[in-house]
Amino acid sequence: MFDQDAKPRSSPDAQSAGLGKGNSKVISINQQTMKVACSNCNLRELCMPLGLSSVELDRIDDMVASRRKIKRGSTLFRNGEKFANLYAIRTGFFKTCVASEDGRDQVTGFQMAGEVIGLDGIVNDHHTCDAVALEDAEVCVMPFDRIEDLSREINALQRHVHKIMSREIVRENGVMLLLGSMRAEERLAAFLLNLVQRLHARGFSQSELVLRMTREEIGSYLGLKLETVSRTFSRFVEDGIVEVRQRHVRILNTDALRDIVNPKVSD
Amino acid sequence: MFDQDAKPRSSPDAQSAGLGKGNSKVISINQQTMKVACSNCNLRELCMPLGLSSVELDRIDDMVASRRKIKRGSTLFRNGEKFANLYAIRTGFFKTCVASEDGRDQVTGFQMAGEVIGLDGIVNDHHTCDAVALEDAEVCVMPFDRIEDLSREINALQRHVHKIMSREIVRENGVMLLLGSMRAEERLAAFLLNLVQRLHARGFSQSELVLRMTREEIGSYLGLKLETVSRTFSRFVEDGIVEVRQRHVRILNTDALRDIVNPKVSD
DNA sequence: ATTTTCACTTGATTTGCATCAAGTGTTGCG
DNA sequence: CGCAACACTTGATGCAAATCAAGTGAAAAT
Repeated sequence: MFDQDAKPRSSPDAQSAGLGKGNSKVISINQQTMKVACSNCNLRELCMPLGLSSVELDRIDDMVASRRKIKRGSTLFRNGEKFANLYAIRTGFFKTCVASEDGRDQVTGFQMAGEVIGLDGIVNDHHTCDAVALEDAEVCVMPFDRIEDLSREINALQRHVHKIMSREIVRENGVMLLLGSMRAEERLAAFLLNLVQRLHARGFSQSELVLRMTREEIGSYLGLKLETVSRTFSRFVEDGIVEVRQRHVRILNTDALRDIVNPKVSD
Repeated sequence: MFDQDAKPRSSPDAQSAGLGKGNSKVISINQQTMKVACSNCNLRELCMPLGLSSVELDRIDDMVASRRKIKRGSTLFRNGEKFANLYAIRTGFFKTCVASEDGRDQVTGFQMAGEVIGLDGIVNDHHTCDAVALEDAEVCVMPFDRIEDLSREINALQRHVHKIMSREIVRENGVMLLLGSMRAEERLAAFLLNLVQRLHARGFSQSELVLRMTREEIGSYLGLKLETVSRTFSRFVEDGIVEVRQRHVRILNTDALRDIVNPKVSD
């Protein structure tokens, strides 16, 4: 029963694409002919144009210099590379990871359509992490000086850029809480809830998702070894909280996951 | 031998104040009479004015609406409070911490003179963490809409605000690496090196520091229990890497700390 | 079709840190 | 001064997750 249901409801692989609902038009149009423009992008409710008036929306169309396709497994940018652009993800799924000198590395985040990556590069004019596509992807390339120019003129854009950066800071605060004080079950539950919530905001199911990353990558993000991730999944399955078939996950009991993340004290 | 040397080289408690060197003038002047202005602030090489020309410097003087003193143990802002200002720390030492619903909390950072706090509040117009003074402190209150107004006019300020936010993102990436993949010794070594490096940038010793936080707060930041922090300090002392007397720490072997953080593989 | 590779699962064992517990040193207060 | 509160240290014990190891299943390569 997984086979027909595990897929998101729009197109076969739509979870990785822009939006789950209302994007049939976009998919049917040849992407080459589509204008590189925020104003007719179906991600505008999630991405850079958020909160802009239609007049402003027209003005930021030339913020996107170009589009770029990234093959699964290759990098959008790498630690040490010169910083020049922010990237808005149109389709696909990325991970960002930092490495210590002795070769350990740590996944610092997973990013999906409508999210912006590259913010790490601003401070030193060089990127300090790698962004790797976990599946074939396409991004909008936004030269940062163009963003700065435009956000001086469009207050709503300026505010939005600030919010995007602040959101990333707050997200990382949450990950620090997770890494610093949660046990394996709590971490994985929080991870699943977060993923499914973000997918839901993009029109996908609240209860089903396809993991785009390996157990090892999940483990790296959560500060766990892949075996622990696997075992924790198995325990959730045993307890009837989720169904797992490879990377297809169906959440059977969202409240149970919530209770795991925020254990109720009964005294 | 600790008693006379453990103190920073300028004034008795200067580590908590603005800068270690060259601030005798500031301390001797009655603070009430001092103009609230970045242009004559001795922290301008570290704080908001960084990278501004003298003309620009004059223009941002009214970015600071006021100063505010915070007593040790009280909060500058709290989770849930309306966001309105960023704060530049003039003197003193802060921690920021987030709490989960069930009451666990996690120190997300320690901030010292010249650093800016409050960035977490931008995204939702409410703060999502607490900022607590670890000793009597004074901050410059900078209304965020004033920052936005000014940074539309002064490119260097706009750039600087972006850099401050990006720096925080990169810092948190580093903490995630620490929490996700390092052992207790590595975490504490990295913590000490980071603290002493930031203090050094403010004119203090490269090898001596006074901890402004408890073992428990260090532990929370590093994802360890206070007993583990204490034991790890003891091990460093045994190994002759540091001297510790309560909150006074002298680093005897910086390279050893570096080696602990980045263990050399010998194969 | 067969082999190789990779992702994942599961079991046995080890270990680093947490927890529980008892104590010392320091600071502040009536 | 003596007492209480707090921060810290140190020891004994327990446990969650890491490590080591073997095997399964799916996908890619030959």
